[in-house]
Amino acid sequence: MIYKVDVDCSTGQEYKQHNTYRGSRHTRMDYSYDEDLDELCPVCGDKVSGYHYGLLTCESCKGFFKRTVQNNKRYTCTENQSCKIDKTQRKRCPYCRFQKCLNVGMRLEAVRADRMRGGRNKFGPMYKRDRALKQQKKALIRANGIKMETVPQIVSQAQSDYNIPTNIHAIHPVSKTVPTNPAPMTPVEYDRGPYGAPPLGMTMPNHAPLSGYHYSSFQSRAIKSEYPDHYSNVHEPAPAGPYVYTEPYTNTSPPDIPEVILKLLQLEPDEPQVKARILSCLQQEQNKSRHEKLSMFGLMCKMADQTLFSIVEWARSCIYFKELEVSDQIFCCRMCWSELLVFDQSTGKCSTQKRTAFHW
DNA sequence: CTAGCCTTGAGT
DNA sequence: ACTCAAGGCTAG
Ligand SMILES: [Zn+2]
Ligand SMILES: [Zn+2]
Repeated sequence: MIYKVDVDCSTGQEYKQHNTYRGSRHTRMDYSYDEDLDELCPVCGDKVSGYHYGLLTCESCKGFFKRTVQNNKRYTCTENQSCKIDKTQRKRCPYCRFQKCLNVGMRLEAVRADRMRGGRNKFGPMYKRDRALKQQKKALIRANGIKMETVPQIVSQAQSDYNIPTNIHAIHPVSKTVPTNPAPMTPVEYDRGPYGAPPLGMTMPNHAPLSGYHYSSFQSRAIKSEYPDHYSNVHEPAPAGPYVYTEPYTNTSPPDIPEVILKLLQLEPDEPQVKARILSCLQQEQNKSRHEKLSMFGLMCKMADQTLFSIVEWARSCIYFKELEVSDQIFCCRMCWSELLVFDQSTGKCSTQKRTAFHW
């Protein structure tokens, strides 16, 4: 059997490890994604050991999440359900810890009901894209010479303002004018049919899904649930029709998704293609001017232009987000796994926010 | 219960 | 054959 010698940095002690183990940060060997391991667990801040149930987390939170879901554990918080969770305190309140797990985007569906071991699940491609997105982001930041504090801080940077003056990305000089679009749209779309809850979809405004373990039924059209959702119940007075599983990337998508995006979803074109398509669409939207009511897509275009994210990156993101939502003054969409990109129509500012509730 | 270490196994 | 995320095991 093959072992490799590893060294504990703090003690200097040498010890052997099976060559496939990488739960510890000391063992970066045999793990192709070195960058992953530089990140911190979004739940407790400990070192990440890989993707677990949807995102990069530490080994202990992985285990905690697994135990909780597998055994359908219910915890209660003796405080205000807002306990700080960090490496040293994570044991103190499992309720808040689990809550945080959900909040940052850990997926119940990734815990297998049948307990089958090994293999690969449907999340694989998602992890891959997440890595790509992170790389892009990093590259973009580097290219623009933007210093966003330290990278790991992004998540904890609640409300950091990305109210950028201008040309962060030379893609397009656009009207800084904020679309004074009234039309408060009701989030009706989310209650309809099979598309009620898009995978990696838009988050709802703060008043949406409540707290607690509520986990609105999430029969993703992209990823089959691997676990019956014990955590869902409440409402759901049965959607209009019976749920029909539709393949994620088909043309039967809901009408609200811009055509460009649909095409992107189908084709996964290469970078220049994406760029060209998005650019033309952006220009179209921008030529529409103030009179016409801006479409959701138009809004996103304007918004994208005011953020750090390039149009291309934004388009890629849309593929994740799938759907957008406008509610009252606030326009938000889910960025990466735990950030919200918020667009406030009244002030015209974009900012990132940490997600505050589990929204699906 | 926790969390570190270990085994699995579909996808590549 | 290899990868790596999922489940299992078990001291403490
Ligand atoms: Zn953690
Ligand atoms: Zn608590």
